[in-house]
Amino acid sequence: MNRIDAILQQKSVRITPMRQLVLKHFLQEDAVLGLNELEETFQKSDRITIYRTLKTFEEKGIIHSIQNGVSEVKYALCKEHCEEQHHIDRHPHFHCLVCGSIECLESVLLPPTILPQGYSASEIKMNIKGRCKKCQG
Amino acid sequence: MNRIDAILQQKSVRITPMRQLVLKHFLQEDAVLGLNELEETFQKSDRITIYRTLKTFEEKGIIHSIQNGVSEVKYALCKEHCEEQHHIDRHPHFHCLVCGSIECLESVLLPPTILPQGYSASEIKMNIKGRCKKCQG
DNA sequence: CAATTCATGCAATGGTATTGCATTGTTAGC
DNA sequence: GCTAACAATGCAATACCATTGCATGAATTG
Ligand SMILES: [Mn+2]
Ligand SMILES: [Mn+2]
Ligand SMILES: [Zn+2]
Ligand SMILES: [Zn+2]
Repeated sequence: MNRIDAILQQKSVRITPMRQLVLKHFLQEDAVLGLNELEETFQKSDRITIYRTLKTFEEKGIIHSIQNGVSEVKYALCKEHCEEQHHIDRHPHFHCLVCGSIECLESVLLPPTILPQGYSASEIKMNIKGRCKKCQG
Repeated sequence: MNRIDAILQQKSVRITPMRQLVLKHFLQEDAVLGLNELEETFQKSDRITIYRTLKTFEEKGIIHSIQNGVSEVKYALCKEHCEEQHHIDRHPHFHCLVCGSIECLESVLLPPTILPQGYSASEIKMNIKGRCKKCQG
């Protein structure tokens, strides 16, 4: 069994052509992708099916969502060991205001945050806007 | 001059009935509010005018936006000294998954984040989901 | 007061997110 | 293998939310 199918199976996601296609693309590109880009890439495929594939992948812990607050929701592969309904993505997301690129800062660990008494967190997301490495100077 | 007008003037926002109304409401409620809620509150007012009031307030450093990724964009008063085009809100936002409330955790300071070499940040936002104080137990 | 700039109201549009439903494909019990 | 149950897909429709255009009215400035 190839890597694509292995991941799908391990995450309890039924193996279908569409899902193989999308997961393969994420693995190959290792990029942050949104519905529109994927629709462009897979022109023959139905937009809604891609949409539901993304939702399923997110739900099952294969990808995680990134909201930049400007355009549509983006997604990237979970590198850590995420499970169904339980993501443990402890890295911030960077949105370059110059070139528009969005990336996972995998190397940066989210610093521990002390919540006020009585609060408990199940998800913490950090979004950073600024200039990326390529757009500096 | 009253407090409302003083703030508007200090932030270089022309004083109008709509703006007085919205700012007064934010000050009174001290809450996180979205366009829909404000439209409900000011039923006689035009939705678009409220919309543009929020955009203006944000631009001028009177309120800051909060994206929970679920519903519409919410807004809250800037407590720190924000200026036009330059917000310095260094606190996370909490979204309770039980009661749905959204609040500014003013007491929590955003921990310093070390970016990878070559990156520079102009805005950092942290969004936390979980159970709020009221919904614990 | 005249010229200009700004705010408002209403209509229209753009874009993204989400659902309904009929059809097709897949799985699992018999 | 056959059939019932279940899941995925494709297409259409809808629901929201965000944003813009334009005509009108109000305020400001010199
Ligand atoms: Mn990421
Ligand atoms: Mn806040
Ligand atoms: Zn860049
Ligand atoms: Zn709560």
